[in-house]
Amino acid sequence: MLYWHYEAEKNMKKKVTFADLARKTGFSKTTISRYFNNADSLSLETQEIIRAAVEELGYKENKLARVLANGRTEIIGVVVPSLYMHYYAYLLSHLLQVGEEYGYKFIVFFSDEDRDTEKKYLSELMAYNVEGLIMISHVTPSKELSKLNVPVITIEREDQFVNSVNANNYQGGLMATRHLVDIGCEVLIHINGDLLTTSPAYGRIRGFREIAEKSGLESREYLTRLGIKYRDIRENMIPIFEDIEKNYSGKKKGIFVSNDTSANVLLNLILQKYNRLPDDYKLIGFDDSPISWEAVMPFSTIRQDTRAIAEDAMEMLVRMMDGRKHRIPIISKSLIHHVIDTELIIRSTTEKKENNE
Amino acid sequence: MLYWHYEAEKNMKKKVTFADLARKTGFSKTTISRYFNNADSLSLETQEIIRAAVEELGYKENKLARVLANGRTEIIGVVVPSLYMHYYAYLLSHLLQVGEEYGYKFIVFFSDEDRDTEKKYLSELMAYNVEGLIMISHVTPSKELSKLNVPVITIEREDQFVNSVNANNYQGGLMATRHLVDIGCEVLIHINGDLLTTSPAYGRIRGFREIAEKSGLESREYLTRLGIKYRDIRENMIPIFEDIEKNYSGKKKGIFVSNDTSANVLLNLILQKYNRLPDDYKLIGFDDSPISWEAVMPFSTIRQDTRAIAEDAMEMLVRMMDGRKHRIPIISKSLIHHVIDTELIIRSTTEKKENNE
DNA sequence: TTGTACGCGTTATCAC
DNA sequence: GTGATAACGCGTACAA
Repeated sequence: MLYWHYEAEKNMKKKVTFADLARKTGFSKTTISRYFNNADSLSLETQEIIRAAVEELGYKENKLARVLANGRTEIIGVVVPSLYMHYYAYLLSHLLQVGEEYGYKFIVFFSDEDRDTEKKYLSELMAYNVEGLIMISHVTPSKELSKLNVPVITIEREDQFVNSVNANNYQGGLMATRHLVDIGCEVLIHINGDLLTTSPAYGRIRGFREIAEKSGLESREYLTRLGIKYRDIRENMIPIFEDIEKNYSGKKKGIFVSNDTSANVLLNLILQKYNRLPDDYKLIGFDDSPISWEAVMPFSTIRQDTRAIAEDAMEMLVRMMDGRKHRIPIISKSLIHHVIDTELIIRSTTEKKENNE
Repeated sequence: MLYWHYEAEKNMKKKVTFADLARKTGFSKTTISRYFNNADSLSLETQEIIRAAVEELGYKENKLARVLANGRTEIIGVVVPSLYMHYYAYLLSHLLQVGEEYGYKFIVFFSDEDRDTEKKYLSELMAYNVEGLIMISHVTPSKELSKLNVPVITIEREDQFVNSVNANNYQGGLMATRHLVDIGCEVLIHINGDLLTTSPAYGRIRGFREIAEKSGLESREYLTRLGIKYRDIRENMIPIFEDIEKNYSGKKKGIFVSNDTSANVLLNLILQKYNRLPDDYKLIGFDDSPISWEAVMPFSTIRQDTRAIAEDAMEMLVRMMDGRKHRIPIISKSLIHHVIDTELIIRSTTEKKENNE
């Protein structure tokens, strides 16, 4: 019941510390510390002596001790809903990439779950003295996050009481819908979940609604929970598809679906029924997830620039964390909500064929 | 240039420590410590007094100080290649989930990169005194990992000198190929990267080869680097597809593709050319990635049980970490390589239509 | 059941 | 340039 193989048992010896280096070189621990934090303040000779000792003894830095002494963990906490939605996977991946460039490490939690579990995660993070927090999960209200006494940034979730970075969902909704109008659709249809108006993604609905009204065209919203798993989404999409088939047959339909995963489900239903995309179906998704271009028929979508979102979030968080280090923390009383532009990506599902400009 | 909003500035006061609790209650710091680690050793009365003080002062535990004193960080380091391949995203997600059940937290690094960068990540992790390491990234040779003086588990990568958990790739290769034989294919084709024989995934090639030889059927291997991005894979897949079209037209082809992302690319090429899957094309992928069932035509594949892999890896790692805590670390000199079964998933791309049993 | 004293490995402060 | 010493917050012998 004991399973640890490793190369050299002799490595098991205790770790080398500043004290060891001090003893070896004849300098004090203070000088050793300076060697690592402010080498220039030492004579070249001294530096060389210590360098040699570090190498010979095989010293490895101990961040924990440093943290206890100076308080800087260089750790950021992240709570993500899950990686089942590609969007989150990309976002996380970019966040870590950018964060590492700033020299931060990340303790990551996944939390699809209830508020209590997430609360536990949050206090764990606080116990490790994380310097900042990035919240993508949406189960904990921003009001509570704001009480956490640590810099917090949220991304694409309710953000009433905290700083945040979000995609310009409204703009995306406008662009998607306007595009459907532009290519000559006669009926505008929007499929989305039953979102709260405080959710940033609700902007997609507002955008759709605004253009739909302005256009004067017939329009329809299907706002009902679709789910996040393929099966569930399919289950819920079938009746919607049937309803569309029944009520809008013959008319040129422009359908804007809330996200690419769901858009792909609908596209599959259409293709499986007709074996091709009929001319009276125009489809656009949201996110620019891989599925939008990996499908047999790559479909139009609104691109979220996750890289830009990650960069913006990190930059903002770093400022907040830096501000905190001053003797008197610099604090902005006004909240900051950054909004990152989206982009219209036109693919084969919304190309106009028989229409002229 | 100062961006930190938070609810209550008064929270900014210094953190409550054991010393504060001791002062407040009149007990010693030791007693406070016992309250958290071994409450039963205190009188109920004492417990209650301390509990009240904890609540009143709003004490929050400080793991870092505890770690410095007792050495247990409860942190595991993970290095993942990227989240661009769904497989890794799922694996990571399961690892964190299982690890949290054991009470561990994870510092996560993504590393597509060179060995030097990864080396830096590894020493960062060591500097934080992580208790264990899970390596999924494959750029650092296992020989080096074994020298790290910390329990290490690798997953689906070269593992000559460390303990590991892998899917039964060989079994998967056998099953996929045998299935193609069973449904009456006349030519067996395998598409894969130019893998090293030390890579666990090479087992897929071995499995294919074995059945191909036994069957006596005509067979062909396309072993060349495909890439991990859709575009690249498509670029590389086109000539292969053309070659297959040219050389094996008219014959019933059973094609086993190394992973679902690539299989989907090939399926798209076929569907885009024929607008349906011709009867003489039988296709099977590997991994059971979402794309395998989210495609218009869900395709057959070999399922990797990432949940089981994650559980097994964590269980093994926990044992190694526990063994290490004994006064004399318990160490197994023999390496352990666990292998997790795979499963054949039959979908529409390998159904036999015109054949009888 | 409770307390004393020291250690964990580094940084900060002040002195020389 | 360099050093002594006191933190940092908690765990743990050992003692009472």
